[in-house]
Amino acid sequence: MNHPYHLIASAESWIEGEALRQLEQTAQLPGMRQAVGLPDLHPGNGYPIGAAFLSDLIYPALVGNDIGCGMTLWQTDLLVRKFKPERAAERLQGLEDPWEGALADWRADFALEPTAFDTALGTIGGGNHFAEMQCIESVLDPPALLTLGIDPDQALLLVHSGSRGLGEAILHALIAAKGHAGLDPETPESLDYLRQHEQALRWAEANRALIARRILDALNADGARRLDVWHNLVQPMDWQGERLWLHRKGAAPSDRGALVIPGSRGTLSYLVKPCVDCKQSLYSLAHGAGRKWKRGEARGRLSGRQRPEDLIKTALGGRVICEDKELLYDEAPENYKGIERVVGDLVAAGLCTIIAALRPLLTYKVRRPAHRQPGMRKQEHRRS
DNA sequence: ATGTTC
Repeated sequence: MNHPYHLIASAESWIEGEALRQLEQTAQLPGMRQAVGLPDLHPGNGYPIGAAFLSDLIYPALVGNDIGCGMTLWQTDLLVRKFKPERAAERLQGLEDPWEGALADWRADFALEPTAFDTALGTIGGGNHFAEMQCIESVLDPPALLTLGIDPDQALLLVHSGSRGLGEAILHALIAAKGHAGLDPETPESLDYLRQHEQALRWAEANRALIARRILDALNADGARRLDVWHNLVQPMDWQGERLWLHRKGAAPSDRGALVIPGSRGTLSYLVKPCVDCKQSLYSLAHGAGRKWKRGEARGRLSGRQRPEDLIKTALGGRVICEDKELLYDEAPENYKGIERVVGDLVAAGLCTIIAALRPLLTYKVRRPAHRQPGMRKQEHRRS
């Protein structure tokens, strides 16, 4: 049988063949009704990233290990004209260590049960996760910005992170028991997964909020959350009289208000307003620029031209904190497709409009590799 | 993506 799938991308958007194969393959899984690739579509670990899937069954492996991963945007009280990236960088220390505040209160605010992973609450993690201080570059929709409560004179804080070890443990246990098979939504194992998934969503949201809180505290600043969206999750959806399951795999929701579609740390990001009727994209938007190069490729491609010292400053003048060399290369702007094309494709498809463009001032990745203790330098001379 | 890689 052939299940329908389609791609939302203009002819100018380059989509890797492997990503299209994964989209087509995933669309053929039992119970799949529809599959949509967004313009940031790229290959993932068996399933494509930057896609949404509507199904009769629940596919935990499709949601992936980082259940609840997403983006939050905070308005700070720091005036952009007074913000000094170098001074702020000096103040951002120890963000990889367990938070020393009142964890029980924080859990209560987000209705979280204690988990074995709570020492990681308030930590950014690795991969493409980051926290970034930004300013508003240009405003295309002033009323929408005003409605969101964003003052263009004040710096913004964008955080991308997820459920860290918790989501990973939930998926790992599920796969050990059930493999990659789709689950009948009515079964006990489905209900158990959905209960844990719900916890992971809230944990991830709490994590982003705590990351923002820790950064604001370090900068002696205050702030207020303006939005928080998940881009990895599964949720029930009423679809033409049926109850189906919408999986978002690196796909932002179009039905939860305004959101940020981040570029790379060397480009602008876009604050967008989803259009009302996004049925064609399964109520989803791109979640970022999308990788152009696989993880691990960048060092070989870039190290001849760019030294680590070059990579801590970006083309737009932003400062980068990333003391893990591999990650510094792997997340360099060259790894990503052009964000203007991705957002342009969404606008052209009638899925969103642009509220404002955001410019990176300071991007925080990691202070030092968590797996390498001070004094251990065994990987220092490893090639490629 | 991941208290990461025996």
